[in-house]
Amino acid sequence: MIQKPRGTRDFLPDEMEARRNTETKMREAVRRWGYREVCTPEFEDLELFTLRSGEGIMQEMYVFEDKGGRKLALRPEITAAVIRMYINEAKVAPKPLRWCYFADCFRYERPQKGRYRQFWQFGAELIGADTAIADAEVIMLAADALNATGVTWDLKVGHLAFMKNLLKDLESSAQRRVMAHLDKKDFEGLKATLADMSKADLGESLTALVECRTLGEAFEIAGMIPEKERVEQMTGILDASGVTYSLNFGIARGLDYYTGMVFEGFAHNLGAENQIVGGGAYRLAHLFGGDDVASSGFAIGFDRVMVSLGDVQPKKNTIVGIVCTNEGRTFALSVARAFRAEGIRAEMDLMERGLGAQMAHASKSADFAVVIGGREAEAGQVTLKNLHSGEQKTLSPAVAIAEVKAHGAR
RNA sequence: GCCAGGGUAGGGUAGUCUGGUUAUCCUAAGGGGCUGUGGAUCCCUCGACCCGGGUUCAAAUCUCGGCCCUGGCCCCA
Repeated sequence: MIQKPRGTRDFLPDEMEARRNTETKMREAVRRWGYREVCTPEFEDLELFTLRSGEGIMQEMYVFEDKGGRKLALRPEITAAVIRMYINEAKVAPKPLRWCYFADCFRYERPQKGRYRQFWQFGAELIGADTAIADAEVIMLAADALNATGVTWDLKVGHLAFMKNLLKDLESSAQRRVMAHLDKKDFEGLKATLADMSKADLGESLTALVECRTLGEAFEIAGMIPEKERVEQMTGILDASGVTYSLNFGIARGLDYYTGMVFEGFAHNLGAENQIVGGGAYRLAHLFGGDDVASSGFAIGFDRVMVSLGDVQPKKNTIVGIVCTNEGRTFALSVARAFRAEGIRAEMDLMERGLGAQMAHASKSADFAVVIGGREAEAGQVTLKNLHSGEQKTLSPAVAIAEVKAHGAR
């Protein structure tokens, strides 16, 4: 027996319904903010991803060569591709651009709870706006999209300017090492690294910055920063908009391309892999040969949202089982068409079963049975049976459709 | 890449320590009987010991390797 590849999943109809349901909620949330969907290729030039994230990530990518000898990779994320597309196709479009996407990505990693080798990201990118309100919009948008799904989570918002100010005398490679420690809250390692650099005095203020939870404290620790006003404006907008968040200046998210605002979200009921969203303001376009446009965005780990939501029964549409005898079949086919034309799921027997067996089958899956035998066919009527209550009455097809419609989704 | 626990009909289980025809209630599926009104009942069928090597007269069981699953570490663009 052929098994599916490691880290991939099959989705049966019930699960797909639940996934589409959640997906639709997120789509609808961002649509209301004016974000429109884009789509990029499933695979890209390998360089697109190594330019952004370094050669090291090749270990965790699906890399292959096509028949023309091109080095390609299955996309491990979407942001780089969206920015590439912006440079290729939409550089002169009026700013700002509000784009969203829902797409599968691939990473060659050890599967765990909420981590798969093929996984789906729902995200948005805001291109060409470099203001406090733009920063705030991306955060509020992410919060809206996640809250729409019903998942419970915590939002942590930070800004890189504070940490960068403390580290401004360090080489960029040294900065990166320090940031990595802070991102992990690895204060022991931080101490050692700083000692190596003979910058031990930084340890205390860095630790205090990571631990502090108010803007005032952060300014005190990090000193005056040029972005002060922008950060204050952004948090002001968030506060006025009723977004629930906590400040956290230890969020690093890779110093290379994130430039200012950064944020992360964590689901309440997941295991080790509980981050369900990450985002921030970044500059990437210049890496791919474009202008140095300011962008911001986020990506939601869709599969983790689904794990966090657990087994929720998707709303089912009313199903009608058409039950007929041989004499009634021709009329039954036209009645089935009429139900479908009105948007109602109608299923007919395909197994050449007898009336009782058809009933038995319908009662397992459907809400109503529409019985059509010789008598009904002759009279141009149907017998509508409510399979939940057991009531049945003989009606014209149009009235039967109206009754089923009135019943609504269960 | 590392650690722990797992893998037995479509789903759920017992059996593994102590090798000896595997099995089960439930459930699902297919067929039949019956049938102008349903989840019933009766009968039948289908269906698995993750894969491969080793030990053995004999392996679901012991042993080695692999694959996969679950969780954790690492990583997380």
